[in-house]
Amino acid sequence: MTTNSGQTAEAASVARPGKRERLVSAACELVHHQGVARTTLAHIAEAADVPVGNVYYYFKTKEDIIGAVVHAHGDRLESTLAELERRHRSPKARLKALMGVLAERADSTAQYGCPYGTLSSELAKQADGSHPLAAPLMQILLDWAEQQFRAIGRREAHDLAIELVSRYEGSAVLSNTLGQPELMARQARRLQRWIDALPS
Amino acid sequence: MTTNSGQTAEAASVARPGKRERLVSAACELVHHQGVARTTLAHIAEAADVPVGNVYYYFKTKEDIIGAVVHAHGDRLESTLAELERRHRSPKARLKALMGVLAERADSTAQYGCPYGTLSSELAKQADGSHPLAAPLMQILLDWAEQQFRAIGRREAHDLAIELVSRYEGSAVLSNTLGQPELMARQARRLQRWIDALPS
DNA sequence: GTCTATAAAACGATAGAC
DNA sequence: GTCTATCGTTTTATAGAC
Repeated sequence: MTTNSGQTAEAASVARPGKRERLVSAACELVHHQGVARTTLAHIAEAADVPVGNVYYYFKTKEDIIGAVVHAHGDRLESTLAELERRHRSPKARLKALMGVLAERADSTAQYGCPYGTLSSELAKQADGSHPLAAPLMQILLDWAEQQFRAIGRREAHDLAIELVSRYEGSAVLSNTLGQPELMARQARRLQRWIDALPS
Repeated sequence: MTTNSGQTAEAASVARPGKRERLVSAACELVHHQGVARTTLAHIAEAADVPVGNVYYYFKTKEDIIGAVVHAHGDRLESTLAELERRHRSPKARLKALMGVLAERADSTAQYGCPYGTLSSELAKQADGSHPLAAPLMQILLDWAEQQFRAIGRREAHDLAIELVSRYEGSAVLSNTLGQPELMARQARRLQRWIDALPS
């Protein structure tokens, strides 16, 4: 959004995404797999097939790229949640479907952790005074869950949303630490039963 | 344990802990606050009041110091759990007391995250093929909780232990990400009520 | 707009005097 | 055992040619 050429009409011969998009996409994956600290600009540039020095034409600093990564995650998460709303009418079905989506990523989560959680945790340790750059990411998930619980008719929708997201994030930490994908999948199923058993 | 002089009889004038202990202690705090990647050997040495180059007399590599940090956390956690067992007879009281201990650290957790969880998450991203160096740390907590749930007479003690630790770790991630100590404290109280309500 | 070459700083680790 | 000085590498970032 800050600096980009006219990407409206595809100019290149191959229909490959623009360099900026390729950089952000590569950064998303590398940051998820290696963490922010271990991901160098050289890695990102190589993965995106862009010359190293050229990265600074699109992003002024490494922090800017990480910001773009957070933003991209936010967009993807919002579109995922929007699709869940289209696909399922009842709030319970939507929440259970969300658990299903997260369970599908059990293998990736066991290997690299939750993309939002690990990113948030790492960014929270950066430059003490800094703002929690990744907080909005977690807030999207919390707000959506709270909205569903409220639609069920629960007064403590806020607490329930925190409990749901907590249990998911905690399962991701454990699953990742112990290297056990089944742990995440199993907890997701327990959460689905928990949602089912909620008095509506 | 690897390399140390005769620390049995205090030789120094002031009764200050040995250099190795000071280094590990400083590393524990700095790693918790800044993460492994951002904590440099220079930081650790300065905080421990030990000359930079001298660190390598006590630890062959930075990875070795992190290993010592994990080990120190493990020792401290085990002694905390042992004290909980001495102080409380019933398993439910022990589990609730553990939640109390964790709730007391809400401020620190909101600022820096759970010491075990954030360390585990960061180490899980290091050198893909490497073993989960911090897994034993989480396992200590899981095993102890499972033991308590089994003493209550619950068959699904394993699942309950995972749920308990998951909810704690998840609350820590959220509390840290959003910068809200009350979130952690509130979830700890919810967990205490959950333990109370368990059929025994 | 795109890319190469390189500056500048930070960090882990070592050599060797005391 | 203790400490200083420093090497070699990595990494962010910039200058400037095309």
